[in-house]
Amino acid sequence: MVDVTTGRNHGKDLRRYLGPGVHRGRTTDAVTDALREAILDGFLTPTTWLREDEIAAAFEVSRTPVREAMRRLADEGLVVKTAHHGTTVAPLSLEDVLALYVVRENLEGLAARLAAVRCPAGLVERLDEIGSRMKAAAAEADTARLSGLNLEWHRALRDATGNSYLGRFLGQVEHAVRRLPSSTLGHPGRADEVLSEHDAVVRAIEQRDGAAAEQVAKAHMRRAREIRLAVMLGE
Amino acid sequence: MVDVTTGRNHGKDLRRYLGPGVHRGRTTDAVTDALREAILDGFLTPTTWLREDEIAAAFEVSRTPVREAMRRLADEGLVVKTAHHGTTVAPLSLEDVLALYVVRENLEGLAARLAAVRCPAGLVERLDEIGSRMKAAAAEADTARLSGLNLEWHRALRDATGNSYLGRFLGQVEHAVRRLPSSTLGHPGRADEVLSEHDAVVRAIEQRDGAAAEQVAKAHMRRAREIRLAVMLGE
DNA sequence: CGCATTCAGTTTGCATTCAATGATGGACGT
DNA sequence: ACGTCCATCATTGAATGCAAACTGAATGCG
Repeated sequence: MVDVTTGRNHGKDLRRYLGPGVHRGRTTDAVTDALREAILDGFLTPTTWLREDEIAAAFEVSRTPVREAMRRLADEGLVVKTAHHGTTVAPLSLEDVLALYVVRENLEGLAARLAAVRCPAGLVERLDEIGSRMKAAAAEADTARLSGLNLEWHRALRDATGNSYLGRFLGQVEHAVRRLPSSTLGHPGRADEVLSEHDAVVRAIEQRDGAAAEQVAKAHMRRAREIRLAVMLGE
Repeated sequence: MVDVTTGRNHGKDLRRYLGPGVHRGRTTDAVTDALREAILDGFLTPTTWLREDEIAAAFEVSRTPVREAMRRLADEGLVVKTAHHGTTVAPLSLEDVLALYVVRENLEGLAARLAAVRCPAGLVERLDEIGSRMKAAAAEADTARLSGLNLEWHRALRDATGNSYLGRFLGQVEHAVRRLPSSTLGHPGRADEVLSEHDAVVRAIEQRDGAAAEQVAKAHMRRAREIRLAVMLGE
């Protein structure tokens, strides 16, 4: 996908990250999302130089929206800009991963607590519904689908908090986590664990027990971090 | 400062937010910081329309850096863009303030805990030093200086966590809090309270007691929220 | 008289052009 | 042979130009 020798990315392949149609008045947003997806997918790696005119050519747009997109991604911490030379995907060190999970544990715990306290109508049903679809995906060992549903579950939870700041921060955390290579859900036995941990969170929410929801959600994240480290350190 | 009748801002006054010199290769950053300061200062209010060419004229730059700056501020949540019509400063509702303090309580608590656990050399001394300067400012009832030192204290604390994600999120929280009208430090008796609450946090850090540091930091934020609400609701 | 419609004006969105700067590779001196 | 200096180039930074889209008001119709 990426020619490491020259550090150049292949335009044709990159193009598919951008939707096929036109992007009336939303070119910059479309380019931002496309680049972000390419990075989160691992298509663009920290070894790749992202040259503005190359990407503009690949997406068949001008440099302006590409420029703005890269600045936004730089603000998000996904890429690093070097003046007058180029932009690369930001590397993610082991320290960064640890720091990320520490923050994530706290924020997800807070989200679970707030969701339990508010417990908006339909929330428990929605989480359970996603959970049953995850169970089906787990039964088929469809890790990709499972991973997508897992994202959906966590998004549903944070949307239920009704706290826009928390939602924004957890969104940024999600972006960072998705950059990590290969989901932890492929780890043997992890899928079932996740299902039961999610269920514990939902049951606590159902009983409006904020403190319990926070505790089990935090435990869920601590366990996720353990698996993540095991995967990253070669198990 | 702002002509509410026309919704237009006075260029000359806005200009001073941008440093006087040249901004070689950093025009966009300079404009972003200038606009952010103008918003945090309350110079640009939610009733003001931010027109790209007006601001560009006021800063004597082209529309391009202004455009990029506004997009960044929109990502930060400070302004709201309406396609093909304009940009306004985002309003901050009472709900937003409550949501903000909920998240802030958690993040500041986490920061205090991490700082206590790591307790890098010189941290306690630095916090105490800022604290004594705050005491001096409080004695002179210099609320503006006190407020600046308060920011410095909280920044020192979060830098000491060594957690880049936490630092980024607390930075965004700080921006949001600074948008609130008039510091709570002007509230009668609040300055002394803040001093003793800060001191309690530092003493817990000094003893490397993470749990205690977290608790007192969270209590500090809960109290800050109370005062904030009292001020906002007309006391 | 009220409502839909259209048309001009304003403002942003993207493309293109121009300028500045850091990097790269070669020549030269030692 | 190696290090330094300088010219050239590649790349980003900022300015300008042009087209699309949203607003608001004026106008025609029911």
